[in-house]
Amino acid sequence: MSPKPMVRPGGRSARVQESVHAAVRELVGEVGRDALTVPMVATRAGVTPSTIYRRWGDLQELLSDVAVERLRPETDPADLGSLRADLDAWAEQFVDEMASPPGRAYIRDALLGDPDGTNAGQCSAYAAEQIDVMLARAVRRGEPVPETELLIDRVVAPIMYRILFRPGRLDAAYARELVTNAVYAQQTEAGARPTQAAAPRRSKKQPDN
Amino acid sequence: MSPKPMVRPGGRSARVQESVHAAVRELVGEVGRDALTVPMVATRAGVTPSTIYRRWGDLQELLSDVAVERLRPETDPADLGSLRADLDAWAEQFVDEMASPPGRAYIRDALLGDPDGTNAGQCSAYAAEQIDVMLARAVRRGEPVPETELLIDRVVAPIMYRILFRPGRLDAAYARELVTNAVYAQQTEAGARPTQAAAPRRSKKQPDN
DNA sequence: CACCTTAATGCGATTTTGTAGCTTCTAGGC
DNA sequence: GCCTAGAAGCTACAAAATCGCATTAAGGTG
Repeated sequence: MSPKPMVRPGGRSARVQESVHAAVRELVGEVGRDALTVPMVATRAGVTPSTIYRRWGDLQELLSDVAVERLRPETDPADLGSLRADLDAWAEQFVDEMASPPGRAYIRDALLGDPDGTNAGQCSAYAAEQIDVMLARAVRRGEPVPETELLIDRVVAPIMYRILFRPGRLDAAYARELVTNAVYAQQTEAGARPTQAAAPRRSKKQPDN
Repeated sequence: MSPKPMVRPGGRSARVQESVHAAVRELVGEVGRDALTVPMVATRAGVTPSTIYRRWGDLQELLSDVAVERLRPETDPADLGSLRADLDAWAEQFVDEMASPPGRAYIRDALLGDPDGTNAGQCSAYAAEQIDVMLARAVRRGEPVPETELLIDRVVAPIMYRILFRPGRLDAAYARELVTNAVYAQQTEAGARPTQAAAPRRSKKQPDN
């Protein structure tokens, strides 16, 4: 089977895409996101507006693409010697980047022009990957580790919720608090989570009491 | 100082607003949200397009207004005799409504055309109000109660995060699990939350490797 | 209650944006 | 080196958004 013919990621298409993305980044900086128009981007990128309309549909989907690209983490989280330290530092940086005005704008854009949720899913996947890296390291060190899902629910979700629904009320101290509670929970709730249909699974450690 | 002359909420303005909102609701049902246009809404509402452009700016902001109106809870959460039961039932209904296709659409619309976050803040306030009603009842019963903030972080935020970033992965059982863990946390972490500046945070990220 | 003031709407002209049909170009396969 | 088909260019057209000015009617004032 030929793995490529479905789409053409190389050659001219790739150049156009890169050119358009670059034009968006430049113009957002120059005239601001609100003043942006498709014809404007097309001119700067050296393509015709039709091309952009055909490939992206509208300005929102284009901005969504660009936003997701900028939300991709550039490096793995730092290794500070313990899970707790890694998570603290990562969460703090996460808040710094995501809660900043440009960060909020990118998140909104990513969600905005995304009919099928692909881009939003990608954002979530980025965070999960970063967390997995830290958890894998902790496992290698022999530390007990919570599940990725728990950290997403307890750390990532509250941060994103505040960014999207409650401007303000968000700082590094809050991020550390979330990490503290999540790690603490992992130590005490280990067997308490299932809940579900009253399944009395006493397999792992019973939190007793 | 005259407290009203800033804006004119009564009379014709009010009629126009209601008429336009009604037109949006009708047309969304008839032709679908994607086919909606400002001129179309204007015609149905019996106003000129200019009026809509002037008052709402664009279709997104109008849809955002309508969406927030529909996301407003219509009744107080049911009183089932205990905080746990109230929260369970409420969270389940919350997931049902918010995770349904129309619910997701309203949430997206509400966030979408909302430059200053006013509408998003309103959505968050609705949830907080509902929770406060249940907590007040529990206090009256003499039950120990968690803080509103804890429930928002532990129950509302994870649900909304999944709706927005991870289509699928969301059902009533998950909602109950969140409530269980939140209530459980409230019983065990009572004094464990502060945390704050206790951590000996070494200077930020170590470049490592 | 008649009279102002002015926010808000209506209306039409103009500009800008979005779409459609067709032609031209070129990446990828033979 | 040729073919094929996906992607971009180009033009004309349709639809939308914007702007200036006239008109209406809230809400306050005497």
